[in-house]
Amino acid sequence: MEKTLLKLKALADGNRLRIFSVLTRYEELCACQIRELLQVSGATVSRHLGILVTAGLLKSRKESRWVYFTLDGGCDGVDNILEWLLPRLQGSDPIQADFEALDRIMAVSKEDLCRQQREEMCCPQQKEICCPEQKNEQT
Amino acid sequence: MEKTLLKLKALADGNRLRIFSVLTRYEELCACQIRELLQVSGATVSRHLGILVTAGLLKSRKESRWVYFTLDGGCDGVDNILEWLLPRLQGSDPIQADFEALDRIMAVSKEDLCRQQREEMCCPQQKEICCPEQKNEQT
DNA sequence: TTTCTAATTAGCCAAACGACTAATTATCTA
DNA sequence: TAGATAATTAGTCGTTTGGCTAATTAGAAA
Repeated sequence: MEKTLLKLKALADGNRLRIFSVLTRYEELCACQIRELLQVSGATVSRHLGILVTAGLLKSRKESRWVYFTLDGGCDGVDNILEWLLPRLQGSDPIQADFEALDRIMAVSKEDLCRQQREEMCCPQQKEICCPEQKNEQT
Repeated sequence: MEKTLLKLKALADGNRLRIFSVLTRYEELCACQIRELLQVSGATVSRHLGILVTAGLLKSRKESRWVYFTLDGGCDGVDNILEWLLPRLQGSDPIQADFEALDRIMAVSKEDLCRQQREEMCCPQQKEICCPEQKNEQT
């Protein structure tokens, strides 16, 4: 029961359910890509991913400076709950929007994505002052 | 997604998962019986049951002074998630203990059960002072 | 009608949760 | 080796959650 409860708690949060659901479509995503989708701080996305990994729902793989996450399809993994979740999530508007947003994110290289995230972080409230040249770059 | 999230949040609590799980075995239980199982106040059990009903996981039926709860097996109900949950819960020790405890609870009439709960409430810390005659009745 | 009672709602409090920034760790590269 | 960088951990803060008691509601029975 404790393990089951851990999985349910892990999925009982909007952001984590979004992470879980996009991973049914993209198979493997980098922390910085998920961060971009959720529009939260790096620390926040890291904690959410940690909770999903601890619950046994995701696996992570480190490659150079990046960490990649996939669904954990092991015997105690996600296969069966997916049968319940997938039909409910696929038709949902916010999830569809996530899929489309992720298509755009995946079209950008991780290097560019992370550079952009760094620049956004440097002075969130006054981008026009400290980084005037990037001001209108986000199409 | 919102409805799915509501169901996940409803099940992501130990006491509510216990309620859900015993209802796979007993089909229909009264609020006071569930209260006895969880050993919480009436207000607490009522709120947990309300959350499960709001999420669409349980249905309730009022009969005279008692309210009975069952799993909501409707088309948007619990059928599919049960396939995921049941095998995980059935083998679990605390759930087995709940089944046995509930056997004992069901052996008592609701009238006796509720009277006992009322008496326990009257002076939780000092039963031997205010209700000496019930002191050793709990076998 | 009045009284009793099972359940719910209101209001309160401590603990848990989710977000952030700052500091740290691990890894690449100049 | 020193500097840069993606991710994680530590620490803080406001919100939510889960428990309680007290008050209220709905239904039975005297």
